[in-house]
Amino acid sequence: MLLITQTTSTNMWVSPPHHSQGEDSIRNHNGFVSFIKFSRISRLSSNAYNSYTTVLPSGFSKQPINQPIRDFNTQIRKFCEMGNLKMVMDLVSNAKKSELELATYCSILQLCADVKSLDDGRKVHSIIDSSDIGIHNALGPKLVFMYLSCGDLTDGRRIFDKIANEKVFLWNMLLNEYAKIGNFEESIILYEKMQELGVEANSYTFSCILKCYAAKKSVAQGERVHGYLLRLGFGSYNPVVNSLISFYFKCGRTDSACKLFDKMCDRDVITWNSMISGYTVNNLADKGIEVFIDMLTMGIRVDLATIISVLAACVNIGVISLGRSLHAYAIKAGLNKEITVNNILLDMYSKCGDMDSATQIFHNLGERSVVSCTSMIAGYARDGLSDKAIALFHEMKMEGIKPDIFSVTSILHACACSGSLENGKELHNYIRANNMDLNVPVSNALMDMYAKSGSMDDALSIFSQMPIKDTVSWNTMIAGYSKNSMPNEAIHLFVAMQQELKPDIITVTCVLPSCASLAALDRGREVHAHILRNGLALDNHVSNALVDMYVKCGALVLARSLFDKTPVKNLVSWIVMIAGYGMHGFGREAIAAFKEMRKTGIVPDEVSFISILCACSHSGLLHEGWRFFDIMRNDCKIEPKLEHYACMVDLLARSGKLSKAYGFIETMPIEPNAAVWGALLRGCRIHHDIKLAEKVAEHAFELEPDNMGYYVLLANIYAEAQKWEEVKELKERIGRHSLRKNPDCSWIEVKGKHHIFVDGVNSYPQAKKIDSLLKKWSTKMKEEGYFLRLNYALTKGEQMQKETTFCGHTERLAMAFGILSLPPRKVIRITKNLRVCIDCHEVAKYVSKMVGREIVLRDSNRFHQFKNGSCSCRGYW
DNA sequence: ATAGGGTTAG
Repeated sequence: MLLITQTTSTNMWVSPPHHSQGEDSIRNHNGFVSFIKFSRISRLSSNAYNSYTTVLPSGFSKQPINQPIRDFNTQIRKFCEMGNLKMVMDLVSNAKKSELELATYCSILQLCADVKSLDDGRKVHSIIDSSDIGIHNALGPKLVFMYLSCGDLTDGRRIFDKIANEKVFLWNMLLNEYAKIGNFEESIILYEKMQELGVEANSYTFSCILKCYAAKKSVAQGERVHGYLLRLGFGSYNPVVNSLISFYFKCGRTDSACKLFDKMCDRDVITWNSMISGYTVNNLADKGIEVFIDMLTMGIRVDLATIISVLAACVNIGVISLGRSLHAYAIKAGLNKEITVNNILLDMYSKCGDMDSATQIFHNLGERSVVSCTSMIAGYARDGLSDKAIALFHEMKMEGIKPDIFSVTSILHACACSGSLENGKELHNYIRANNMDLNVPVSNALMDMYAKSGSMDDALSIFSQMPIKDTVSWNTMIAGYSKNSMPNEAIHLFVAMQQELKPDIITVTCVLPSCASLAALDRGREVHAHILRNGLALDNHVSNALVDMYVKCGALVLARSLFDKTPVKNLVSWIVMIAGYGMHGFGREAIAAFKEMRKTGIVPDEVSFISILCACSHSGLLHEGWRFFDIMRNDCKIEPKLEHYACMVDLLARSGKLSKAYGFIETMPIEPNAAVWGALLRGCRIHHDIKLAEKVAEHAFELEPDNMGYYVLLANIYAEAQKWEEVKELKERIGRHSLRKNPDCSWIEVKGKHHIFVDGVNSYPQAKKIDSLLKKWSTKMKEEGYFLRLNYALTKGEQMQKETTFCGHTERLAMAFGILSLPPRKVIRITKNLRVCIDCHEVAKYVSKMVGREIVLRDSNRFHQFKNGSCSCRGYW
């Protein structure tokens, strides 16, 4: 009775724990307790009764005006109690709208919610809408409840916003639904709105809002909730304190979590379990296992979640032995029939690489759940067995197991790995049809699938339609653009992201290759600054990507000093540095680095040999190249690939050993590709061997008939030998193919902005100034006796110029633009999409001397550093 | 009627 009197006090509903129990007790006084406890149908009846009694004026129900209508409503409610929705719907659809009472609608909606029948719920809603009963009564909240229970958050919210709401229950439910789909922001906004409106939060609210703040890593806000709930007296109510513990763990505040745990006097099994899983997510799984041992020694009841948490700890440490003993423990404890235990055991084995044990558990399962199937699918996907994953997905659907967001993301991952766009698109339809596309991880997985299948347009359309994006969403798009050679888009998105979210380790490692590919040094420096500000530099992937970026932006010294600071150098770190030296023409340094790497005990792989052989070829180190080729084959037992052969052919051909190179190609155990022949063809150009060039070129043409580069090369070889008739014939031959060549373009970064010069586009910034500067150079160069092949070609015929060299000379425009725009003494850094043209190379040499500036040009093959009239490539390009 | 720990995903 004390409880009843308390109901008059407004404070009563916020002071736990007695309160939640109090609510039940009050209902118990209504005499429903035994029904509530024992049957779902009784629960339905109690709900119907509650609505019925609350809405009708007292006395009204006992004096029906119209007996048939009364009986009709009673009949429908009877079927509701029995859970016979089909019968209910039949009666409803045959009824006149005016015959249905409020309480009847409430019962039907409750039943729809209970059996999660959205279709019927919608039908009832439309009947309500077309009647004049209105929703500004008990029906409004009931409708919201129905929609939310049936998983239709959109419609639930729409009605929620229409009706006045001071009932905390509905707010909590809405908060939870948003949290479930990962829209924590909306939950937080709703929570703030609750406070504005004076809707007082209860323990349910706090549990949910703490989960949201944990997900957003909003430590300060969570701490504020902590203070608030203490003031309201929830400080020793287990559901709330347990929520606080997991909040602190999820935010990485292990200390705060432990402090709460230590102070608790009435820990329950959930508290203990929270400690074990909390330690695990903070990569302190060993401490979690200690907690488990404490539990055992203190004789605390262990439950299913405990075993599962400890197994998760095992997965985290990767100690399969401990997992196996827990497996044995679970069998002894009779828990091996529990599907959840089997699921995590299955997952543990699959994550620890023991797919056989995983499969064995899977096949011995009495009953498969969506989780078991998903674990297997994920395991198959991890092993690259996409077909098996997809087959299992269809199999589970056939078995009647409804895929959830986890299975859908897993299977999308499998599609992404195998690039099976068709399966992926089919899944996309399934996801739309099942309203899963509001879920953030699902959308992320979809974007990833499209990105990995090369369809960035589809990925973008999902991305731009996502109301909520998390870090993974942005990272997926940025990575997609980077990997699909759309560096501008990647960088653009990286910039946009910073308005919304903080880039993490993944973001920076994804965007750095884009900076590298554009040679966007200023942008790369900004990313570097972000890395330093946020302490991301210690990560190995990050530091390797940074070194690579600086290398490819031409800042080799900076790259080396960063490389030296990398605390743990792995194989990739070394490869980046060796390749870096190589493309800058520092063959000796590359070799030194290679030796250094071997001294540290790192075993080179085939990629490291590509980088060292390329380094040798860029520096013309023939003997050294051969030595590495032998080491690779004989010492490291690595079978050479096409890339290795191409390097060797390049080395031989450049040094004039053309016939040896030809013989080398003929004895290759694998079929040579166009690149291998192309290397020899370039050698033929250097050494003016037209006869061999013609023979070699035919191989290249045959293997890559659409590649313009090889025709251009041969045309230039003819032009340089003044064989104009052959040039003409070749031109005719080219004309028969419908070849499209990448337009020649060069770009330069000035104050963080890219200025691009494209062949054939005659409008560019400062055009007049650039043209007159180029003219000035040309005159002066002639005076000083520079010999330009371009001019030579021109004397034979005005029209020959472009057709023979096939160069738009855009690098020359960029060079002039740089000198006009950059402050004195600043290095002119130009990037070009094709190989540099011979004449522009000459111009650059000359300009570097004349204006006393250093010019760094990165072409599609390597770096050229022009200084005081000479180039670092020494002709090796 | 909604919540706190545990399995599956990006």
